[in-house]
Amino acid sequence: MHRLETLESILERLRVSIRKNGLKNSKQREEVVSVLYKSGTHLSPEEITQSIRLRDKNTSISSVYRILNFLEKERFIYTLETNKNGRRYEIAAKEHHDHIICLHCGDIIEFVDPEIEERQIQVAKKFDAKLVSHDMRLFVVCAKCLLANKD
Amino acid sequence: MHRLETLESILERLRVSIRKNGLKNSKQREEVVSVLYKSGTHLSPEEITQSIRLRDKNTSISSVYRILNFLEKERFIYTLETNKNGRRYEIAAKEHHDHIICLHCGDIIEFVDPEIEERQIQVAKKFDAKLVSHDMRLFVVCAKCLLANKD
DNA sequence: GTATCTGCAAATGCTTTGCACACCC
DNA sequence: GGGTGTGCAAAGCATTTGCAGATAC
Repeated sequence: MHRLETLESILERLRVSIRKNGLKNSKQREEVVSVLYKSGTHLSPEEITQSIRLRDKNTSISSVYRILNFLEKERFIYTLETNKNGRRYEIAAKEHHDHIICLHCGDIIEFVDPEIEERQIQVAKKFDAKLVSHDMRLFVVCAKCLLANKD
Repeated sequence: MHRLETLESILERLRVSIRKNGLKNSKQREEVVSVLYKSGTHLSPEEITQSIRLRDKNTSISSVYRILNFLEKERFIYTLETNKNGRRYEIAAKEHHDHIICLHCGDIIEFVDPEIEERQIQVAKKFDAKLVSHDMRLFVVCAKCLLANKD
């Protein structure tokens, strides 16, 4: 999936954002961003923690949760609420997209439909509301599962 | 909000559905449906339990959870995952709609956009997937909150 | 009568928080 | 050096589950 920005550029913005909030940097914060950037997919807090632990044994899931909350607030990452089993996170430096989730195998496909994007803006306008963000998930049985379950 | 069906008709379908699954009816199951139907809005398991308790002191939230899972599986109700604080449920016997959620006051507005509905079908088709359902939430600052916070 | 449903309490699973030590500026 | 971050363990909260008694068919 196409990235809008290099990892180094994101980390630079992260450092600025941390300073601006009167906070201090840490290896773990950069690691979380780095893991999400490199994976390019939707990871759970557990998976992120495991991934960081490959290099740094002493990484706690509680810090990962704290960092994820900070990164989301600062819009470095997006939250995806899957159907069950909690949230997943992905790097924000991807082009905007929505998700198709297979109810059968759990696979996640990304897509964008410009027409839908435009209509969403119109809908918000109709209610005199300011559109901040949206979340659209299509629940499907994917092509692979349809083929595998022809009975 | 316009109902597609009377409460009595839904309860009749519920009884059929229970029989078809080899299960037994219960006062609580009908109560949950009834509360959701009459409220017409999106209630939390806690709120549903409280509402039933007004008439029947001995109603447990665990039964409400069990009943909600059954009702959702049988498509008598829909689940709405709010941003925080768990899920909310609404009766399915309303015309299909999506949700606008105000990030400021939490208000929920319902809407349908036929063009978006159509595009969703096309998107699923493009990926050779069978569209089962969808969930779209527009996160906004609503008109009321925009007015109240002009600063 | 017997299988299912309920209420209660305990368990679960994801997420948050309190605390003491570590680390950044 | 002082404040913020981290790891750990414990707490929180929504949801699920095990069990014994209640209820529907």
